[in-house]
Amino acid sequence: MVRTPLTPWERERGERFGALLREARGERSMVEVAAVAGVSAETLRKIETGRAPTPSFFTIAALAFALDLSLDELAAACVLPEDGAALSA
Amino acid sequence: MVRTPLTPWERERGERFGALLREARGERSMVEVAAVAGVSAETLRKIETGRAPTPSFFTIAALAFALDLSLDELAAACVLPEDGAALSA
DNA sequence: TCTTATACCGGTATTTGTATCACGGTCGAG
DNA sequence: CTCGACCGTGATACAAATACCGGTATAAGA
Repeated sequence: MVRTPLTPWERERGERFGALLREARGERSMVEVAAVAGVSAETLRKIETGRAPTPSFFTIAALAFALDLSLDELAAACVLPEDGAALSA
Repeated sequence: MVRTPLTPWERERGERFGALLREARGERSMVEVAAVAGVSAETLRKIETGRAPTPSFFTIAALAFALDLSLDELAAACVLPEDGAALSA
């Protein structure tokens, strides 16, 4: 294997990540936010549902901008669970 | 075409992005930083050289963590140039 | 009822990210 | 000079991200 087929943990992280985005979207429609972010609605849906667990940085940056989210907080919210325990001292 | 082959602008943005990372890396070696971030050195190199203009969010998050960078600042530094003028009010 | 809008889902096509392999360059030691 | 170690690089292989298409379900309104 050459690419590390995405561990289950990464997929779970993707789901949590998507949930955060969905929460932040609130009332607004997918099409609305996707258009503002400059991505397709399908892509946004896949990210929100966790079917695209590791989206590109700039895609997320655009979405975060469209949703008025902090990338740092977003990342922290997904890394906190158990990764921090392993990495940090 | 279904995937939008990355516009020249996106590639330039990738180069700027990579340059920022390389600058932030400073004295440290690629292998060092890559190991801390949990990615392969080759991947880091591609990102720094701009050959991977749109890396995954979590890869960047890990690198930013390894380099003590702010994701928000990182994103802002790459979006500022001319994109901000078009998007922001 | 019918239409419209939104969200979800499956499949498909293309491009890209990431990792491994193998090579060349540099530096210090022997 | 040869060896080993480290760094950076190019080529290659595979998995995934993004986008488009069609179809389905639900809810609101005419």
